[in-house]
Amino acid sequence: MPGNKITIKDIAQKAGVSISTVSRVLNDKPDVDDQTKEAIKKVIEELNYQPDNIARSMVLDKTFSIGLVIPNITNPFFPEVARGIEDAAQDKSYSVIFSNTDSKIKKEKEAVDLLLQNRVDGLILSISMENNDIIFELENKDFPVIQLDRNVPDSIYPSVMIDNKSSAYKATNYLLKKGYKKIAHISGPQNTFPGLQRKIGYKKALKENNMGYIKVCKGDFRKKSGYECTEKLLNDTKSPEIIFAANDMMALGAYNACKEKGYKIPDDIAIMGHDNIGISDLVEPPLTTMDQPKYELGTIAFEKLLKFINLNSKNEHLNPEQYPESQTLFTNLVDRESTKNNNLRKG
Amino acid sequence: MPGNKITIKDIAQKAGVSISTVSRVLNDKPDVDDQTKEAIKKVIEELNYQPDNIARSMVLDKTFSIGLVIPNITNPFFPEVARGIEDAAQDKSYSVIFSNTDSKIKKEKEAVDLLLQNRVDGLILSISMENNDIIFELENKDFPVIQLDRNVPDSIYPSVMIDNKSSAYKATNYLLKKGYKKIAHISGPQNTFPGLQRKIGYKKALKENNMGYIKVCKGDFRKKSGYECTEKLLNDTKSPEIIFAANDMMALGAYNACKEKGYKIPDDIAIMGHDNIGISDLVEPPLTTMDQPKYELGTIAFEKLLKFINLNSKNEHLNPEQYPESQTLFTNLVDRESTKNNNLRKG
DNA sequence: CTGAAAGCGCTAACAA
DNA sequence: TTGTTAGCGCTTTCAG
Repeated sequence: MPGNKITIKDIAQKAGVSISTVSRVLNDKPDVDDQTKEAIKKVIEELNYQPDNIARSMVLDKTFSIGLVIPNITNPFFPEVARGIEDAAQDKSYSVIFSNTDSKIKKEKEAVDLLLQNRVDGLILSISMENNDIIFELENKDFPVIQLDRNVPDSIYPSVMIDNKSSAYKATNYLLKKGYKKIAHISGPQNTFPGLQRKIGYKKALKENNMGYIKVCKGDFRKKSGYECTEKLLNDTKSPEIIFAANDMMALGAYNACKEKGYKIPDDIAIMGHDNIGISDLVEPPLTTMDQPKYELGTIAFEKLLKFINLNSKNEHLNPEQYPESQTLFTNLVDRESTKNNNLRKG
Repeated sequence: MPGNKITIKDIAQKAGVSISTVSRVLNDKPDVDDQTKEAIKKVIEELNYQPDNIARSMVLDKTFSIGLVIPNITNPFFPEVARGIEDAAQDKSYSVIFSNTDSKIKKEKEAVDLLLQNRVDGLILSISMENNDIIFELENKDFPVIQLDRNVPDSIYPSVMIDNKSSAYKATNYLLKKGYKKIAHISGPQNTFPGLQRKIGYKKALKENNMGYIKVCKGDFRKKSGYECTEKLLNDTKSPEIIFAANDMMALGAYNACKEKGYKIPDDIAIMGHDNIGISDLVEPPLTTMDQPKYELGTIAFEKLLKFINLNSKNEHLNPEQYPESQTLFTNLVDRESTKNNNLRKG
């Protein structure tokens, strides 16, 4: 394999022109004679020449690649987002380099550093709230960044996410309207934006309705924590009628706990989740949840990043006001069996 | 942001040495005076210098990145594989660029071309069996490739996958031992390696046991096809006692069909899947399936690719015998509720 | 309309 | 132990 790479030089030679002329036709520049253009194109075909993006990047100072930094592609929320990003990127001939960080600050830093060394044109970041350093360093350079799903407080970078607070607020209100009075919440980790905001939305709805019963168990977005919280909640003297989990994975953990303890869902205890991951309509009973537009989150994030990138190359110094705007998407309630409370209606 | 990039030149200047000396300390080369080395390191720190991998790639003819081409990251099988790959890659400071193809030949070609133009050091490919062109072109160049999960017939590239045939064979035998006599199969698409092989394994087991009942419905690995096949199978005059689906998604489609028709699983009809995707123990009843070591598939694929890459840079011409060896991983039966046939035991 | 040449940031001979 | 220099493959002035 080594040594047999076909370069612009080879094709220039074979076509009997200079490399600059070849470069011109490669980049569809004007001012090339039709005859020579055709001849060159033919040689390109014949030799099956593929331009070298690394060399182009070198001179253009642009790699046509972006970095995607997420906690864990194995978390069912992210594949759909990633697919949205990659589809949008592919459409513009952009490459996406992805890395998993498990929300560990150290890994986040390393991932971003490596991406930067690889000179990605921009970054889509879903990192912990504590990780200010990274963000602020990037901001100093006006480096194109879009925050996804989560965001770092005080960062001026645009973010693309759902309105977590109002989503949880909507969810809680819906449960209230259904007649539930004792609604407990299994929260997400409080150092993540969605975890924090959803809890706030939950509380807001209860307070506005003057509900006395407010109970939060701290989870971490993983199934196990949903399981454990549910065990606690069920053992409590004042156990809830329904558990609203901050995400579907924890709701499924709750399912397991209920099954083990012999509680029937939704008759003995109802459950609601958040995110509408693929599994949620496959479990028994199907889970009521708030649907997040995951794929769109991804495509929109990429489009904004691209705008940012192009903007960036034109100007010397950027004003945060010139950054693309943040965008908030809305969630939709997906009403399924897990909150069908027959008892309440009867009672 | 433009123009403020710190280069090796800047740090050479500030340290009062030549760029080659800086390069030496950057790459941990010997023969640098300890004093100057320290001084240079200090400047590197101060200026927060990050080496430019694009420039390095240019001269080293190595990008320290690989390409991952898969059908769809949204298919629950792939995130775990991808995570395995990325973890292994991260460990060696390699970047992974991924792209989705939906198993479309055109997209597969485009993805590989783009990756090649980006000069990835190697490729992990999960593409359709029909796509010979790509593979053979790559083979001509001895370009490092590992085939994952699927493979292209006649390709000499190493593959990392499970033994699909024997896995389906084991599964079917297990059902036979349980006392099931009428076992139907919902197959995967027959132009994919796993789809084809699993069907063969299923048939082999039945034939070896002289079973008269052999029934295959063609699916495409997606939930909907599992649903449709199940509808057909249940309506059949000779309906099966159990349906063995070639993957879990189709098995879940079968669940839906059964529920709609009022068939109880496993009492009225039993169901078995393949892959053990995350959902499979969350559905009701939990699904009996063959567990694939997805994460390991990923890590092993990367390790083999890395070996290939390093091998490749040393030799001029490679012999296929020098390629890393293919590896077959084994699946494990995960026995859950969906195949608990009480009727058979009683009868 | 076309070619020559500089240069992107870095590494690796080769000299000193 | 260190510096000078060529060159990786390409784009882009600047001349012709």
